[in-house]
Amino acid sequence: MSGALIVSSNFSDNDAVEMHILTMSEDFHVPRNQILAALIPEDYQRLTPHLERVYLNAGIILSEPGEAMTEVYFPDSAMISLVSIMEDGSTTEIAIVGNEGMVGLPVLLGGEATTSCAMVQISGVVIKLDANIIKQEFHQGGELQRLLLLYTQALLTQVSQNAACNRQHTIVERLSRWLLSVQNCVKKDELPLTQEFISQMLGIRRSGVTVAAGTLQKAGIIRYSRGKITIVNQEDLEATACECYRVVEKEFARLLNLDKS
Amino acid sequence: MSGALIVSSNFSDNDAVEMHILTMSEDFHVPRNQILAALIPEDYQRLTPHLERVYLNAGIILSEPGEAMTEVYFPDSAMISLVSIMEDGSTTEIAIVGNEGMVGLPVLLGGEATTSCAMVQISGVVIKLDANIIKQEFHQGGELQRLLLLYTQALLTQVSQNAACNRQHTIVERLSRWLLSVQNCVKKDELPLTQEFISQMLGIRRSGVTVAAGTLQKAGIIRYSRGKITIVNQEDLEATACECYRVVEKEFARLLNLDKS
DNA sequence: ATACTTATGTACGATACCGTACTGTTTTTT
DNA sequence: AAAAAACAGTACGGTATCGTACATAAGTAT
Repeated sequence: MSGALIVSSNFSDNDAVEMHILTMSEDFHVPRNQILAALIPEDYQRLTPHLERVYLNAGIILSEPGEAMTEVYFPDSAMISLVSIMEDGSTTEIAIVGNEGMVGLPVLLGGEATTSCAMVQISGVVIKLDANIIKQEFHQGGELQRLLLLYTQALLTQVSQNAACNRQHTIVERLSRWLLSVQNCVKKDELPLTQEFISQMLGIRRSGVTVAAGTLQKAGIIRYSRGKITIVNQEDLEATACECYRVVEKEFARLLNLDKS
Repeated sequence: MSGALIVSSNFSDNDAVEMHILTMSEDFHVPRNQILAALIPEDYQRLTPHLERVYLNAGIILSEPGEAMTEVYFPDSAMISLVSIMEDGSTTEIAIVGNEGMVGLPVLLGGEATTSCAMVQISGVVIKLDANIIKQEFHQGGELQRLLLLYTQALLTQVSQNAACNRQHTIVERLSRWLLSVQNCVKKDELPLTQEFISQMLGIRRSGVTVAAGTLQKAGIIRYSRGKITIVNQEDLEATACECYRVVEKEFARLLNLDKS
């Protein structure tokens, strides 16, 4: 597990899809992922030998609908989207997973697979762990279990709010909310996102994003060009976003004791 | 726990809101609720002394947003809706809980409360259990835990599909899907539902339901009048419904080994 | 029988968003 | 340098759904 290695991925529609296994750094024992970070040293040490730090490019698919997961992923700096894909190919994001969470709950809940798809939205590092290892640790009922059950509820809250939000709010409201969520996830004001990608997450037309983003730009709230969106005025963006942002934010803070949507 | 008792509820917008605690019947040890029914006798017997069979009228609120749950509910013949309520009062159903499930997962996941609201949609019997009792049983990690974790995943699937469905499908498609789900839940073709109630679940105007239901009635798929909807042709209704019905149905069957949406 | 309440039917202008198509840029590839 | 691909801007008719208002009919109470 030392030295850099390149592994090919199962993603097709994107060129930059390599998966680099990074050299372990000395401070690996302090991951940015908040679930791992919250473990007591003893629990964490038990997992350490099985953790693998991996850099993932945007577009990589971590899990396909109906396929059993053999690994789980704790995002460190990457952002993962859980996406529903309909028979006609239309897509809708059902949740965002950042460093507050984990991709692969079905492994612990017992279903092994989901009907949705997990894909990397923003390139970055994740910490990979074998499904069997975490399953074993989870079923010992310690701190990891407690944290992951809390995260399960947080995820359920996020998905629930999305269900209602998709029914009730306008594109500008939802785009604003989504940008804030992404910003929270990657902790940067400059987000590498094309309008095409965003349209797939919001489940709308690409030109719908152009118009909504144009509105926000004219209002001086964001700035963007060719796959790069910059949040200029976060306060105004929060005012433009629907209440869903705050609701999820608040519930995440309550459940996980941190800030994120 | 013998004899009939009447308890007032915290619901306001409905007259018929009494909560009757039923006399225990001899066959109480064979509940229709599928989680309880799936327990091995030993586990089930341990819970028996704490189970309370209760008849609930439509409209009763079982849990309010932000309030810690002190009991969980296993629907037997009642149908419960989990509902999101926005600041402006608009409502959207997030999930349906029937006799395949349980209301009160946050008790086990650790958050105690949710941002959503649980209300009885169709009157019927539920089996009530004290939060502390089930928490204790759950954390022993036996069969009940396994079943409830699987149910958690099933619920997550349902909510996810709703999120995408709300974004992608028309009212007629969603109404059809919803009616099929309710039918599955109560195992009857005649459903006690007003258009007003339905509109709140689908998050649309009441008159929107009138039009959509009218379309289905003209097509000979359903029949209805004044708070009573009858499914006349289930096959055609499935054809009118969006794919979401089948997707959720199938995943519930896979996870819980039964049929329901 | 009469009044009242509840459930449903219908209409109509307004609006948010769609599907599609075409244009102009910038970046990447050859 | 030229060609291709990716990204974004704009337009326009079409449609699903909305908000609102009013009308009718079926039960319920007086």
